[in-house]
Amino acid sequence: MDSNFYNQVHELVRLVPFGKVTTYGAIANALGAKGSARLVGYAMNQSHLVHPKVPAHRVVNRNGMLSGKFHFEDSNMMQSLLENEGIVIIADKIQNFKNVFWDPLQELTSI
DNA sequence: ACAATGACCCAAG
DNA sequence: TCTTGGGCCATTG
Repeated sequence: MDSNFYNQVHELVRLVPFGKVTTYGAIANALGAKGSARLVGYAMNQSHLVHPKVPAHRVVNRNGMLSGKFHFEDSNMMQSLLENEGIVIIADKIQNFKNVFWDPLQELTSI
């Protein structure tokens, strides 16, 4: 969309490397919209409408829980995609979350 | 311009 | 550890 905020969220999510995940709050923080984690989630709702497509399955909440899996075409697709990247998920929660967590701030400071 | 929405986060019980 | 309630703020109708 024209909205800068959504666009920034989408671009940032696209930067998430294979086999890694990030959180809504981390994205919001990286964009300077610190308390607006909800807006990140809201932006993800539009993620399937933008191009190129956004790897929304690599974005979870701060607990590592697949909170957005019901927004996919199939409820089990999000978990399948993550498992395909080597991420272990049990009871909709990412195991060893710290190990697979990717902080978007690292990418921003890298620029 | 106002009210409602939400793929979140934090604190308290 | 799990559940509840309030706050947050851009987007949408």
